[in-house]
Amino acid sequence: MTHALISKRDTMTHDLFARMREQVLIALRAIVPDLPDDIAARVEVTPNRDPAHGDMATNAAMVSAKAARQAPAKIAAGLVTYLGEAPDVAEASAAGPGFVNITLDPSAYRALIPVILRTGEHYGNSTTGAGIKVNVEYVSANPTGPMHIGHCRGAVVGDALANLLAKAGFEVTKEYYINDAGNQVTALAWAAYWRYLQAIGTPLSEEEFSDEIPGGLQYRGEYLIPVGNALAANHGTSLATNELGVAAPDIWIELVRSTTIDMMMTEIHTDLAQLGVQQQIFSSERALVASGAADTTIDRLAADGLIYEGVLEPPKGKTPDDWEPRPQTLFRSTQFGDDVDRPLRKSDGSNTYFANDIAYHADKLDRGYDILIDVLGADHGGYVPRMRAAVKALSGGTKKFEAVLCQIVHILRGGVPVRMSKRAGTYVTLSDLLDEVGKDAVRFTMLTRNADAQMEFDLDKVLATTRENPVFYVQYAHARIRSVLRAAAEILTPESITETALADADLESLQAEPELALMRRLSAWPRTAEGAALAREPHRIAFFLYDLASDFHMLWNRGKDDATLRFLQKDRPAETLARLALIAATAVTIRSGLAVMGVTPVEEMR
RNA sequence: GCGCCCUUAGCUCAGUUGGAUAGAGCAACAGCCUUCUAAGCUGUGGGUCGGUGGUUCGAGUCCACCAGGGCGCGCCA
Repeated sequence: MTHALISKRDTMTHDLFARMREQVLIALRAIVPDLPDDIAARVEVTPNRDPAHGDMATNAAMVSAKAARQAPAKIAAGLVTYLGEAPDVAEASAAGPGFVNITLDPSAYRALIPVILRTGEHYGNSTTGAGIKVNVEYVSANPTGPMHIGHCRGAVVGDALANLLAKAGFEVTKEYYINDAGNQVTALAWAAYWRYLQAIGTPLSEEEFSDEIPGGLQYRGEYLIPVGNALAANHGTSLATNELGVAAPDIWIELVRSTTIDMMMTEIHTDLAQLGVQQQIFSSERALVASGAADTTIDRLAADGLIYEGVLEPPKGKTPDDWEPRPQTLFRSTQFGDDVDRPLRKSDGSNTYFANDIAYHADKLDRGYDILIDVLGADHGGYVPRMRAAVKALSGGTKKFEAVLCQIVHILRGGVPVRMSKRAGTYVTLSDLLDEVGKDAVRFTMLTRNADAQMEFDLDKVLATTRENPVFYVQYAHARIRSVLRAAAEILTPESITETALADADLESLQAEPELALMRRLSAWPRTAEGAALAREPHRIAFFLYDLASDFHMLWNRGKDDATLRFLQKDRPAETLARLALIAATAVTIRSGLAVMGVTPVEEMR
C-alpha cells in the first residue's frame, strides 16, 4: 500500500483547508495565549457556500470568545490582521457574528495542480487513521443460494467504505462471514439431497419427499440441480436406499452439506468477483462452532460475572401464543446499554446464533482490530446494541463496534416495480443484474444514496446517457478530458502532455472564474474524502464527483461560446499546457474518487 | 407497548457533523450546435426544512413532546 508512504507533512500540503487551519491556530494562539486545547479542537476552516464571502471561513473567533473573555469581533479583527500577512492569503475580513473570511491567492490553487498530477490517484489520501486497524465485514450472505439484489447494496457499500477507510490511512481488512452452520444449512442439505435423488431417478414425487423429511422441502430453486448432478456423478446411488429413496441422514448429510456449501460459495465468489468485490478473509461459522469458541467466550464473560441463568419477560405488544417462561443462559448486555439481557443458550442448552456471533467478534478482537464495522441489512438494526454491548464487555471498552445499516433497494424498470418472489423463482439474481447493467453502473448507483435511506434502483435510468444519471455524467467528464488530451497529443507531442510533463507547466494564465471554481473543487477533495471516511458515508464521494463533473462540463462548454476559451489553442502553447494541466488534474481526481467506489473510469464514450 | 431509522421545492435526493441569503437533478418556461463529444451548457420560476416548544452569538442539523412512514422486539439466522 503505497499510500502508507505518504507522510503527514506531505498530506498537509495536499489539503489547503487543513493547512489554513494551522495558520489560523497560530494566529489565534498569538491573540489568546492560554487557549485551551478543547477550544482549539473546535476551530474549523470550511469552504464557503457563497463565493462572495471568499474561499473559506473560520469560526475561530466565535468558539474562543468565551474562553478568551473577549468579544468575537475583537478576536476576529486580530485574526484578520494576522492572516492578512499569511502566505497564500489574498484577503482576510471579518463578517457576520465573528466569522473570518479568507480569500486565497489564486497562486495557492495553481500550486495544487502539480501536486495532484504528481500524487496521482493517491491525491486525497490522509493519515487520519494511521495505526488504527479496522475490520469491515460485509455481504455475509447465507450460502443457501446465489446472491440476489438484496445482498448487492451491502456488498457495494461495504467495499467502498473499506476502500475509503484505507484512503484515510486506516489499516483495513475486508472480511466475509460464512453462515454455514445452523438449521438453514441443514434444510439446504436436504434440498440438495432431493436434487440428488432426482438425478439418480428416484420414484418419489417432490411432495412425497417433502412430507417425509423434517421441516419439509424449503429450497426448491433450480440452482441446486447441478449440486444433485455432481453428487450423483461422484457417488452413484450409494447415498440412497436400494429403492432410490431417502437413506438415513447420518450416512450422507455431512457429505451433502459440505458439497453444497462448497458449490454455493464458489458461485458466490464468482458473483463477488463480477461485482469487483475481493475480500481478504472468509470466516466459517461452522469451523468456529466446531472449535468450541462459543463456550470459551461464554466462559470468558462468566469470569467477569456477566453471565447468569434467568428467565426473560415475554416481549410486549406481541401476542406470545406459545410463550412460556424457561430458564436460559443470559448475558448481562443491559450493563452495556442494551434494553434487555440476551440469551446465549437456548432452553435445551445449545448455543444461540448470538453466542456464536459473539465468539466470532471475540475472534476478530483477538486478531487485533481496534474497530469492528459490520455492514448489515436494516432488518438487523435490533441486533446492533447487543453486539456493541458484547464488544464493549469483551474488550473492557477499549475497542469499538459499529454497524452500517443498509435500507432496502426497490428495483424498478421504467418506473414500474419489478416483482420479486423467491418462491416463484422470479427474484433478480446479482448475476442477472450485472449482466444487464454492468458492474460500474451498479456500484456507482448503489452509492448515490445514504445507506440508511431507502433507494429506488431503476434499471432503465442507470443506463440513461443524460445528466440525470450520475454514473454517465461523471464518466462523460472523464472521457471528455481524455478525448481532449488525445487531441492535444496530435497538436503537441505525446511526451509533452504526460502528467509528469504537465506538472511543470507554467499555470499563470489560469485566472478565469470557471477555472478557479474547478480548482477550488479540486482542493476540497482531501477534506471530502476524509470527512466521508470518518462519517462512514461513502455516498459523499459520488456527490463530490458529480459536482466536480459539473464544474468541468461548465468549463468545457465555454469553448462553445468563445473559441479562444477552448483548452487547445494552436498558437498559444503555454496557455494550452496550463489548461491541459488543469483538466488532467481533474481527471486524476475523478479517478481517485472512482477508485474508492470501485468503478472503472472510461476513456471514451462512443 | 418499547427501541432504532426516516420526513427538506410538484417528483427523486444533497446539505461539508451547529454557521451567513437552505442547494442539485427531473418536470415547466426561455436561450446556446460550421466547433476539443450538444450524451453537453446558460438563465427563470418554484420552500412554514412534518408540527410545537427548548438549548445559544447562531438550529434543516442538538434536546423534549406530538403527527405520519419503515424496520425490529426469548428458545430464527
